[in-house]
Amino acid sequence: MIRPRGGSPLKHALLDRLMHYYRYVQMQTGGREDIVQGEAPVEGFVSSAQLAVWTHSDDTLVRKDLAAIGVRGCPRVGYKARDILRVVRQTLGFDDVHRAVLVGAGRLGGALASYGGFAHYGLKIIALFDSDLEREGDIIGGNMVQRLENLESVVTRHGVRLAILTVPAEEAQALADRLVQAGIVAIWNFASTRLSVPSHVVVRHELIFVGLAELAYHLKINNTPARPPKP
Amino acid sequence: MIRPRGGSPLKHALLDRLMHYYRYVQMQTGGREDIVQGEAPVEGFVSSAQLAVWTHSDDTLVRKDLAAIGVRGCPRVGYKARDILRVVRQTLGFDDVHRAVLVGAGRLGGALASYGGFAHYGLKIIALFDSDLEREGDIIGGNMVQRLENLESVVTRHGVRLAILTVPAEEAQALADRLVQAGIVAIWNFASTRLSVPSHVVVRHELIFVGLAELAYHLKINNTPARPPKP
DNA sequence: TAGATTGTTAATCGATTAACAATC
DNA sequence: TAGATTGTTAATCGATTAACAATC
Repeated sequence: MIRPRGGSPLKHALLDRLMHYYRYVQMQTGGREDIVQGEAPVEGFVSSAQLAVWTHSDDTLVRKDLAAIGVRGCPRVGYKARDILRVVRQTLGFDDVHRAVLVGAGRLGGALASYGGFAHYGLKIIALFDSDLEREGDIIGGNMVQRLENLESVVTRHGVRLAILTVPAEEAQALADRLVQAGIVAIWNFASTRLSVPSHVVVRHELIFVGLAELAYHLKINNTPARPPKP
Repeated sequence: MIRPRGGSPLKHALLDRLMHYYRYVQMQTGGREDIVQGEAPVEGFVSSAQLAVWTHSDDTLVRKDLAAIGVRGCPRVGYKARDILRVVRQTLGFDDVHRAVLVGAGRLGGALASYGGFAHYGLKIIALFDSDLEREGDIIGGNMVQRLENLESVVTRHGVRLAILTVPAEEAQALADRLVQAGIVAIWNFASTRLSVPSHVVVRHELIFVGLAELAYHLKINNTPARPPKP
């Protein structure tokens, strides 16, 4: 796990829930997904009960979570929407700028590279790489695809700490090794294979097939006719 | 939750772990990601300890999980690789064919539509839809993009039960409603918004930002110089 | 004040882990 | 047999929920 530094690090599940609270408050306050921080004045209050309904959990848990990151509510009215947004952003580091390199500018990589919504969360992709020289020079989301040779020099020169890995599974480990060697400490891994990395590096593995497993299982156990029995 | 039918349904976390066991055994037995079921003869054994190391969990948990889905091991040697693959496939329904429609043939939708690996898990995308008439007629992964008008007729005519939703957040709910109305009972939702659906419909929500939150948090609490302190 | 909500401590529940017997 | 592993019951741990006091 992540080494503590003045209090144990927040758990995965809690980070998940914080993200859901954040999204809900954002929506409630009329915030677009692409809202710029501090642009629209956010007023109003949100109660733990509302957040609990949204996240399909319990209001006590919501209050515990918010207390854990230091959001103070007001008895009788709830939590100030603006407070939730501010403290979650601060806790999760969305106000910092996280420069990232993206390796593997295929379809998925291209989709991520051209997605504008990440800026709101502090993610800024500054360079794209691909082993396919055919793609060299393509411009996606404002960045030009570079050849893999440049990987190390770009990472070290810009002090990049985060990498997005969208390459085929069999290339992933070798590229992860190169990235770590160059100074990367966080990898967002979309390749369907686990990576082994030194302990100071964190890998977030987006294993898309897991979602598929869940849906396939549901379809299997509910293998009923498409239309519900009762008219 | 999902309604039970002869024994309670398997939990989300268990399904996740099963998927990881499956992937590990697949790799160990030299299986490519695109291996066709039954093509390569799968021999050899895998122990619960190996699977525990791979999944960063406990060997007792692995044995419990495998017992839960009915895989029997052999004392002294472990579990037959072929058994694990077979039973997981059967449990998760990978051997059934799940026909799906994909709504939203943008970059992400296109990436999913053209990804060949899903066939191994029983997923077969049979139609693509997009509101943008510019995309009508484009061929992605062997399917032609159709206009949204056709959505209901395709779903009902082919008895499709699974839909992949890769549209902007603000369009997602309206499309989910149409899909459910047409007979869809499982939705793989890549839009960054929760969907409200009747209880007989299951939604798997791929909230990509959650992964980002975790990485951003890690970068924040480990805001140290890129190179480790000790040489 | 009365009422609605937060904040916090105690109880419960379930998942994980430990211990050890069973098996080949 | 001895040894390595599975299988299963009991213990532990942590997360969730319940209860209720505190607050405005």
